[in-house]
Parts: sequence; structure tokens; C-alpha cells
Amino acid sequence: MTLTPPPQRPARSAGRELKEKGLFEAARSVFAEEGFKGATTAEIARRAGVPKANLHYYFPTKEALYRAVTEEILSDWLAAASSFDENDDPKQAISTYVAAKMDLARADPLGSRIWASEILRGAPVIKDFLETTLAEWLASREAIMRRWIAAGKIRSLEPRYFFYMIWATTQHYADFEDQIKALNGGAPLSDEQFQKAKAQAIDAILNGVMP
Amino acid sequence: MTLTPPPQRPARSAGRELKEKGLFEAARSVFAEEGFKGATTAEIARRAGVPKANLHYYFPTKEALYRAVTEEILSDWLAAASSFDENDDPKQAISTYVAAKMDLARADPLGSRIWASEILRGAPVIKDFLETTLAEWLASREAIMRRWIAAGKIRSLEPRYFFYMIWATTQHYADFEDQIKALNGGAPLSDEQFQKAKAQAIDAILNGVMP
DNA sequence: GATGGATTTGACCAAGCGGTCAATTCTCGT
DNA sequence: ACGAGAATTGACCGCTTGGTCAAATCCATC
Repeated sequence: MTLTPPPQRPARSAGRELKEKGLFEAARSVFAEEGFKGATTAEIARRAGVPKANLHYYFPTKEALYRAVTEEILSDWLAAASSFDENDDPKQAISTYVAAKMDLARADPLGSRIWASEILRGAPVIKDFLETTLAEWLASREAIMRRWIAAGKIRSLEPRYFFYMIWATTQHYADFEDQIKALNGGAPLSDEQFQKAKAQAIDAILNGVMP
Repeated sequence: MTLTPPPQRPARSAGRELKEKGLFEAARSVFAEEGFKGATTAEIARRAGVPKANLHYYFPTKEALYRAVTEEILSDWLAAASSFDENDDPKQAISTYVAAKMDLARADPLGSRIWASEILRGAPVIKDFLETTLAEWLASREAIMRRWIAAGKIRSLEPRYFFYMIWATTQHYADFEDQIKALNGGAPLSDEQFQKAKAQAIDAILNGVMP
């Protein structure tokens, strides 16, 4: 999550961690709103309440800060993905996974938006992750689903397009939040509305795959 | 699609149209890759093969060019949306609409990406469209779906979250094309793969809603 | 309270940005 | 062939950008 801190000194002071965290969160919000190119170090420093030169003391370059932010996002993504494995029953595994992805989109919309923005610009930073870790995750879960298909537990389909639908639907609530807001009279989805959307997403996805 | 050209002269020469088109297409590709803020007029001019000063002769500002690009995208979106109305049978209407959206994502991924990037940055330019035209379109189609629900033709659900799933799933193939490519061994989906994905999307969405 | 590294910050810089402008060239009706 | 408006473009401008730097300050240890 954090890269090597500027100089030596293995033991990190509490004050340092705090300041890094402040810059880190400010960077998340600016990157999510403006994308990598659109984000400015001046704006990140302003939101963190420190002079710009101080930002460059903790993170040598804008890209180093961006990489630190993306690393955390990938780690959160994998954590949510693990919920798919905790169940052997397709109905349970799928609904748990979709629920976890919906909750992640609700809890950390910024992370989802930074991911989306990174893909839109050609994924220069996370391309390696996509081609290795994510591809392996997908391949192994495709294998699981093919076993379910062979056992007649779910309908016959191409697993990867099924996952694309799950990712698209769940992340939509984070990435297109401003559009959803505009279509909801200007207000974000209330907790009740979101719970309804979540239940319906689980339901629709399950009905699309169960025999 | 095009704003008022620089000076007077109501009749437009063919050469002018051609050059505007070149700049317009170059702008689409740069805006799709870099977003509004990240795009530079110099890069747009470079791809169009004209000096930067010439770009500003045809489009006074970067924002004017961006607005011209977005207007065409909204018009394409509405054209695809009209396919929902040409059928009174839910199964036909929904599958036709999903097919149209999938085809649009395939034929014009740049448009979808510019839309996504515009939403991510808070939709400053198309907010008005979202709150008026799109909201009205959604409201009227929600009414249609509620009638289908009342008639027992489709399952009971909240229509707007159903549309979100359709938009998310179909646009995913344009917006996340680079991720899909990375998960496909580095190659974009072939026509056969895409047809399979399209058929499966229609199938899954239909199965999620039919009784 | 002296020392030395960690931290802070205003001032600064080269590069890139959107946009302007005046000088030039092209085009076409007469 | 010539005049006038359309189109072209190199040079330029003020501003913002990511990043640097040296001087100042803080602070734990002795």
C-alpha cells in the first residue's frame, strides 16, 4: 500500500503515518474526480491542507502517489473477490459475491472510479495486474463455473461474460453515481433505495444463471 | 452535431465540412483516451494533421469542440433508445433494445467512453441532458414496464435498476475494452466472441426479468 | 542546551497549456 | 488577371503544471 518512505529510518513515526494518510485520501478524491492527467498536485496538497512542496517530501512524484493509491484499490478488489470462494453452492457463492461487490461500490466509490478511469486511459499502471493476477483469478473461477455447468447446477453459459455482467452492474453504482443522482431528482440513492437495488441485482443475476 | 461555424457564409463548402470532420474525429479519439482535461488541442490537431492554430479557426475553444462531440453522442444514444418502443411485447422490446445497445458499444466505443468520462468528472456538460431528456425517457419507459408488471408479463421489479443493469452491461464492452482485451490474451474480442457475449447478455437479462 | 537528522515551506524553474494574431496564401466570381 | 474574402500558419503570450531547492524550524537524544 505504501511505497518505501523517502529516506532511511525503518521505524515510522505516528505523525508521519498520519500525514501520509491525509495526502493519500486527498489524492484518492482528486484522482477519482479528475483522472490521473487531470489531477494536480497543487489541488491534492490543498485538500490535504499542506503546501505542495510538502507533498513532494512524502511522495516524490505524482505518479508514485498514484501508484500507491491504485495498489490499495487492487488489494480491496481481491478481498471482495475472495467471497466467491467461501461457498460451494453456486446460488450462495454468486449472491455472496454480488453482494460483496455492491457493498464495495457503496463503501468505496472512489476506488471504483479510479479503476474505471485507469482502464479508460489504457490501464498503463495496472495492465500487468490485469494480465496476471486478475486473469488467473478469472481463469480459476471459470473452471469452477464450468464444473457447475457440467453438474447441471447452473445453465450453460460462457463464465467470463457472466463475470463481466456482475462487474459492470455492481461498479455502475459507483462509476455512474452522478448519472444515477441526476435520474433520482438530484439526490444520491438513499440506503433503502440502495438495498433495493442490491437485492434486485442479486436477484436478476441469479435468475439469469439458475436452471 | 456542429455548432455555428466561425464567421458568416450560410452555405458551407465541401472542403470545410471535410476538415471539420477530420478535427471532430481526432477530437473524439483524444477525448475518449484522455478525458476533457487530459486532452490537449495540440494532440487533437496533430492527429487531424493540421497546425493547432487551424483547429482554433474551426472550433474557437477546446470546450466548443468537446460540446460538439458530446452532442452527437447524446443523439446516438437516443437513436438506440428508440428501439425499445418499436415493440409491445416485453421479450421483443427488451431483447431488441439490449441488442441495439450492444451494437452501439461495438460500433462506437469512443462515444461510450467519452460519456463515461464525462459522468466520472461530474457531468458538467451533459447534466442538463441527464436531468431532462434522459430522465423523461426513463420515466416513460418505467411506466411501460410497470404496465407489463401489472399485466403479469414480467416479474415484479424496480424498472430503473433494471435499466441500470442493461446500460452497465452493454457499455462495459466499450468502456472496459482494454480490461477485456487484457483478459483475452491481449486481443480484442473477435466478432464471434462478441456475438456470443451479446447473445448471452440478452439471454441473461431476459431470464432475469421473465416470469 | 547543544547537536544533528527529520520535517516544513516560500520561492523558483522549465515545460506544456489554451488561445491570439498578423502576415501569408488560396479560391473563385467577375 | 485581379480583387476580396476564406483559409492557413509560425510566432507568440500569459498562465498553470510537476518538480526542485535552500533556508528555516522542529524534536529526540545526549
